[in-house]
Amino acid sequence: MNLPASLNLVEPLERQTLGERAYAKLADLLISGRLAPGERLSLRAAADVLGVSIMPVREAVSRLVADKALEVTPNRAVRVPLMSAAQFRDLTKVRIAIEGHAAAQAALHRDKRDLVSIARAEQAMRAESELPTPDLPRAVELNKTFHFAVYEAAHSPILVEIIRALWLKAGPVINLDLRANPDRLAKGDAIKFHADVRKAIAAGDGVAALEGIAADIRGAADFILSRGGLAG
Amino acid sequence: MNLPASLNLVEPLERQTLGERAYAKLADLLISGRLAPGERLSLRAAADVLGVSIMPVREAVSRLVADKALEVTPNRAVRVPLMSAAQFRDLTKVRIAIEGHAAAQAALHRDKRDLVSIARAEQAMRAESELPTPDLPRAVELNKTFHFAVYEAAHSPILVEIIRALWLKAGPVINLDLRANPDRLAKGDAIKFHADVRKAIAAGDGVAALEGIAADIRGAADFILSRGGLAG
DNA sequence: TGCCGTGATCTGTGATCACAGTTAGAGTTG
DNA sequence: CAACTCTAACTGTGATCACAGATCACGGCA
Repeated sequence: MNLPASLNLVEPLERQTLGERAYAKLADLLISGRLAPGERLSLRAAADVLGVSIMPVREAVSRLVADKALEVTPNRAVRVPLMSAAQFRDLTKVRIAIEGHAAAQAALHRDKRDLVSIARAEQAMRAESELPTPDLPRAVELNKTFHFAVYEAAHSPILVEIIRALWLKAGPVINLDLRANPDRLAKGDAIKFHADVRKAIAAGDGVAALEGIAADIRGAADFILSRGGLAG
Repeated sequence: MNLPASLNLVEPLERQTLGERAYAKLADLLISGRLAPGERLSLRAAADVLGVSIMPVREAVSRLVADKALEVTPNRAVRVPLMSAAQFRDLTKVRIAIEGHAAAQAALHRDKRDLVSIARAEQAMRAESELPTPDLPRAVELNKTFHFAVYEAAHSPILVEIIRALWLKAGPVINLDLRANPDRLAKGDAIKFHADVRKAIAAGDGVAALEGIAADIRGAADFILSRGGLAG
């Protein structure tokens, strides 16, 4: 095998199946809260929108059902699960435990590049939220970017994957709400907690990083619960 | 709606799709370590064995791929992922953090019924392991029963689900090894740790429960790592 | 006017077919 | 006898069809 040296640099192009792309699309809709709890999803309709047959959609949906990010009711209908207040509290507790742990690990294991991407993500979100009329969908996206910059800094792929699955469940509840209520963003709590987290991680203070993330998650959750819009 | 009173007792019969049954079968094979890392799995062959078409198998496999309990290589082959020592260490760290947390929560929130099922599971596994020639597959199953009796006592469905996904990944490595090496079971470490965990949970001592689970997980992991059979 | 049966239309599930890409092994060549 | 080539069988992916069950709106009966 004699190849031109330049070919050594090419990385094998990742083949993405239609199923994976459909999964990515649907997962994004869920995390960003554009699919509301209780909303139904038709395989055929989704396939039409995506311009493919229902097969790739079936695969994507069956993955999301496995993650409990979607559910198929006994009546054969796929929908975003309705979450009771009790379930939401459970989810919030688990998120605080796991995402807090990840933040603490990040404070212990972060390297320079992590600090850069965390700082950049924090700055981007603060800039957006301080605009006179922030773009809410964009703010949701930037919030996600910041959090995952933190979690990536823990250097534990498995942990990140678990947290991604948690966000898939929490997204419809949390981000749907945020889209509808700019107030929470304007209040600026998240911005403050994010700054605390960034400083703690930079300082290598695991406990403070954990507490910052916990406060951020708990703040959003309390806000949702206080509005009382969840199922019985 | 006037119905005979006796009809009030009937519970809606759960419909289980073939896909779900296929998933359960394959997941069991993985958790119990009957599918070894690197082993390939053909959709059509599996479908033949299960006596169905490949469609239900496809759904089951795509779920397991989403969980990273299986992977499909760039060459279009489904197999149990090979785990490097580094990945296994990461998995072990995450398991200790999350399963330890669950055990601690169990110590704080357990009720009487939890204590009964934990005690029963512990007793069953000790009995099996103290036999002159323990049935290893059965011991693997009883070990799983004990651990999940503990985790269920945390009363957090989401946490249990996350741990189940972790076991799906760890099963092939840990339990394949245990099947091949009775030594570890004979050594009796697990039995001792299980007793510690049970006592800690009964006493409501979260820290001790966490440490017991951590010791159990770490003990098995160290054993595996010392044998050096993992991929580079 | 209120209720119930009924059928058209939709749902997800499962099977089957088609296809491009891979693998393995037999056959051939040096 | 080793290495190469080519082909036949097999891989997962995607599309299409078939089907049982659920939904909902329309129409007829009380």
